[in-house]
Amino acid sequence: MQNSQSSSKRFLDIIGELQSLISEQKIEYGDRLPSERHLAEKLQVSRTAVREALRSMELLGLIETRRGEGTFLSDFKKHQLVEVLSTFIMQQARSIQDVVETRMIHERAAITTITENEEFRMLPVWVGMQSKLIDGESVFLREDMVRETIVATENRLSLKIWFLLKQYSGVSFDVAIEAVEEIAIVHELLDEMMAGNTEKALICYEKWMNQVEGERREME
Amino acid sequence: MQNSQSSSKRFLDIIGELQSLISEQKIEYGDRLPSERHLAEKLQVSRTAVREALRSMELLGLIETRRGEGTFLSDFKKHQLVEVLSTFIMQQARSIQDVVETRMIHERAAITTITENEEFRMLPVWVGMQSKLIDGESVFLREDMVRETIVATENRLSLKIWFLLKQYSGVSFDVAIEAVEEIAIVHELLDEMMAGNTEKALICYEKWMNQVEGERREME
DNA sequence: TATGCAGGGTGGTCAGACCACTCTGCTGAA
DNA sequence: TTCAGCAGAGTGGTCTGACCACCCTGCATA
Repeated sequence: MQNSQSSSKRFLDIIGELQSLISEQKIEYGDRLPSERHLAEKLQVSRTAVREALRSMELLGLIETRRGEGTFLSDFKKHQLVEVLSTFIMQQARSIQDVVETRMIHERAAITTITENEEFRMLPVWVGMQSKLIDGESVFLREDMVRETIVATENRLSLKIWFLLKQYSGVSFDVAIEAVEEIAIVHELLDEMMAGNTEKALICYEKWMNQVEGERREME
Repeated sequence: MQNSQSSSKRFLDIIGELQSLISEQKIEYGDRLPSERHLAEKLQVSRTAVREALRSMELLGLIETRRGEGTFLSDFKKHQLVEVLSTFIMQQARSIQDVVETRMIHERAAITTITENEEFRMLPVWVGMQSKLIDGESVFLREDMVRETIVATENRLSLKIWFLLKQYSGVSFDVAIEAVEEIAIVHELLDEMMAGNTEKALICYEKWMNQVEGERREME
């Protein structure tokens, strides 16, 4: 229990013990963990040390704490990891250009994935979007279009990253697709996607983004 | 300063304030942060609270602490994070799959960018890698190949994200390219890249990754 | 001049206290 | 009997002050 081997950090040990505890007692997502005081006693350390370990895990989104109630094992899907890291990464990102380019990497990848997979191509979403685009009744945002594309690929991590990049890229995505030309481009993009023409779909996408980018420059 | 708005967690606020401090005072990687006691006084919170925030950041590998010396801002290369998270993530097959797929998104994008841009294609790195590959004298790791590709695109953000994903994807990338078949594939990949054949280059890449993945499965 | 020691600063850990909050079960009034 | 309301126990959130182990530096001594 002592730090005989020096190097190992106490709070890391505690995290390890918590992991064992969780698997031993078969604690599942949503279940409650023993209270901080009980854990401290059980692991023979102070409550302070337990808390440091728990806070670390909380930052990662591995657990969730509710005052007055307790500590709960939470679903990994809600991990804050990506958010936290993004702040630091963004600080280092030289230019906004990198952010935009990286965002587009994820968008192109999503389009490609869908176009090259018949199951994804046949999803009813695409047709639904096209009619929404045309009828002009409901509002249809740019980011709706892109988001749905990434959602369809079922890659949650990519979606998460995209969402963050979107916020940093300074492009106005929460804008309705209204202009006739823009509707035409997006409509065609959907057509090509459903037809499975990866190259053409990507060309449409590029055309669309160029237009959006041009718009942004005018704003300045 | 009080938790007037309730919801926000104290230690998250502190992490935020630390981030501000770091950017304001232009603390760079390797530099020392103010001591825990000073931070506590500066932020008007207890040392306990500061420590909880610092331990969280340490788990993420954002900082490094050395007893008797201080706390240092570090590059996220050494994160215990990976081990901790992997234990939790690995149980969710979907998650690890997302990580791998997202990593490959960045890799494919880099290959495409280079192949489609003459300036990048003509870089001397590629030929240099090929000879390194053949002469067999110097060690040439898998991750060297991929990393150089992304480095060449000059997108630092993508590189940073890739770096993180690499470590979570559970693929052995720090392995030398030695097998005859593997050398052949990578060599061909470089050929196609330099020739500007995007499609063929991507096919080579896919072949390579399939092989690597197959290897990983055998290990289990 | 060179050695060695003491002191101050740092992170690491702990015990104990209080606060704010949630839940539960008991009590007393309708 | 029923139900509203309150008290208490349990939980996380925060703080204080203390001590330890360790590192560095500068001063005093050999």
